[in-house]
Amino acid sequence: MITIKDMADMLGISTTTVSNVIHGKTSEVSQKTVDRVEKLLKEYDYVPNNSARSLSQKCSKIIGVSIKGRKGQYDNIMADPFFSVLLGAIEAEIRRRGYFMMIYTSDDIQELIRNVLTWNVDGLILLGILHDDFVKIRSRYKNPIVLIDSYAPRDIMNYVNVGLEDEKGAYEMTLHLLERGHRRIAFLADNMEGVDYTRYIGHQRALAKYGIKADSKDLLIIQRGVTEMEASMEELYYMSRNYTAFMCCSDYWAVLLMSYFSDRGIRIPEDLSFTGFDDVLISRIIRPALTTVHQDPIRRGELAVDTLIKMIQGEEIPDWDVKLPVELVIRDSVKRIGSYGGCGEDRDAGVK
Amino acid sequence: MITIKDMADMLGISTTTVSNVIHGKTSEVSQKTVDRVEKLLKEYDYVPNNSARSLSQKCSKIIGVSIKGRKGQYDNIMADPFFSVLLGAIEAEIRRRGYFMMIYTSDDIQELIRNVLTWNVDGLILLGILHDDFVKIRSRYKNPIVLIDSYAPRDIMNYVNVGLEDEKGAYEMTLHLLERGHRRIAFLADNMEGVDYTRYIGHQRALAKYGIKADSKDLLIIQRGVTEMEASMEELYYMSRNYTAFMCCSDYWAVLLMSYFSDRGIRIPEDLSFTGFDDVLISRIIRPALTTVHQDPIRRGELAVDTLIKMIQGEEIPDWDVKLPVELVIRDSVKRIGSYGGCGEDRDAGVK
DNA sequence: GCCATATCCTTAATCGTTATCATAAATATA
DNA sequence: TATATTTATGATAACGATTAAGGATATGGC
Repeated sequence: MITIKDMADMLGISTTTVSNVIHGKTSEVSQKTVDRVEKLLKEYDYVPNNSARSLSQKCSKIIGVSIKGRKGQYDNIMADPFFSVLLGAIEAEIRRRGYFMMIYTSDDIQELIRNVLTWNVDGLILLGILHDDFVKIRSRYKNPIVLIDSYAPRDIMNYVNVGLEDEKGAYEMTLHLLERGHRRIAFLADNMEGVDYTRYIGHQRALAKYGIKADSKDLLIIQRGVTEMEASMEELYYMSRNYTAFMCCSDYWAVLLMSYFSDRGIRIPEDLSFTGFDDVLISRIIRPALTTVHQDPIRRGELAVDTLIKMIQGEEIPDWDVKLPVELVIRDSVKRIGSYGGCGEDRDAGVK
Repeated sequence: MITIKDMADMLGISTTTVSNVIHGKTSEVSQKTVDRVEKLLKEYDYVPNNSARSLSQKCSKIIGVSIKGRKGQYDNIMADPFFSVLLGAIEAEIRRRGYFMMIYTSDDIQELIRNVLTWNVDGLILLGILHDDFVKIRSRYKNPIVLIDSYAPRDIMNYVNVGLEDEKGAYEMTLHLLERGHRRIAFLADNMEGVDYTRYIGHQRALAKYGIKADSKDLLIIQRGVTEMEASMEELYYMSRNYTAFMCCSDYWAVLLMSYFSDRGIRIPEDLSFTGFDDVLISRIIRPALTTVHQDPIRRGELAVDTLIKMIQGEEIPDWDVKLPVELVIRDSVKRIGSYGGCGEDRDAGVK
């Protein structure tokens, strides 16, 4: 590997001059020297040593991306197509902007912090991080942070939330279920710390519109991990007789549960209706096609990276809590029940 | 951020001593000093600066992972669940072993090479790389490389292929189709450079066993990219009338095509049978459940990382071309046709 | 009391880059 | 002509860690 010093020696000039040419500070260098240096750069296809650059400049050009990890064959976090597509979009945008991406899927927050500090990562994107963990990271790591699918208090500095109209999405979905006559609806969440909390608020608001008071026993939390997940599904199977609809906080869980349930003889949507959240590819492929809330993971990933880079470059971000639009996508997984009229008009029009 | 020098100054000792304690070379340091240093390390939660370490040691502890990129909403490479699960396994193993992962999904090989060189990446895992690109990388990058789902000539140095029994898998799958009476089988590949080539060989061998000569017009290549993909599917739809079975080189494509085709009124498997490769989660969830070739992406990812780290540490790798086992998984996407007996026994027994 | 040998620790160089400041030459200004 | 200003370039010191080589001090043997 050729270095700046090698080239400086070859041309009989100083490293400073070579460095200036590389960084386009050509106003300080004579045209003749610029040409000579550039010729050499091409000839040897010079590639800078980023460890040295990073050490000297105190910025690494690395963006760290963290996802809460899940372990096991089919419960690897990457198996959730929403996360994997989002991650792909983030990676592409980071690269396009001349940065590098390091990724962590660990549950061990101390390890994450050490990794981030050891590389002096310029900025962090945290997907679905728990509140306590976020606070821990913030206390040690001072560079900009962008949150996706989390919920954090406003008084923490130097972070931006690239979120979704979660409340609205859940509100409209619940309304849709109510309009189709469902009254016994289970709300299935991953945990109550992140977006699922906001979605539950929307859910409650829709119920309230129909004069129904949300009952905490209808709020079901799915357990993670391979064995826990199996047990969780079994339990949900037995509870399902109490409901006419399962409203899931992700397509991933909706699809898994639909498959598990129909293998056990439950007909969907005749016996039990299902809804999801995210609108991933599978949801339009499975039968019945899943009624869900659409979001655009590509746009979201790009916006997250764009915002983070702006923050790294010291720009002021006016909106610290972006809410990207969502859209109800009505397909075939929700049955019409009885002759409930509900609050009026059927809202299906114009959606596919 | 506290540095080794800071701590050395605080204790009135040299940086070397601090460094020795950190690296467990305690035989050279008195117990008293060790204790004093360790107390300080804890107190300030010292985290080493990896740029400095990397610069000085000439090894970065970074493993680069590259996947050929695909662009677009649903054709992002990460949307293929096989890749995303494999990637998750690779990341987890890299982290577990104390390394760091950098990921590239670019098609631009020159950019990949520059990224790898600029960080002085210790080793590289290349997923599904084309042959020419591999040669280009090899010519500039001298550290160990592990290949997954590629096919490379033996005379290239310092690389290992962590492959699959691709030939066998395709052979058995084709045999299965033949035994169920299929004679007009289309073979759908992504390209003919990687594993799909090997699979095609297995396909041919099975056909030959039945006295059938493979016809190159039955070898269909799927075009990538959002618009190309749509056109490609449309074309395949019209060609499908010539076949009784579509044998796909990935579950991803099989699932997409099945959905596309059944939306257009083709009944599966009554009108057209389908088979896949990989056995991803969706394949057992969709209906009809997909007959496919099972592989274990977690084990494969772990083995790839393990092998690469062994190479980085200078170990000799006895087997430069590992072939992990595959297994035929017979589900419901292949119809039995007519009364062909074929070569004899039905091979379905004992598989689920 | 002297030397050999561990034991423990330090000095100083190195990695490749960037940044600061100084210097020399060329040009402009008075 | 003397002085100020611009332009082009170089010397040197960081940045934070590792490491080879070597210097003190303590211990033990005779």
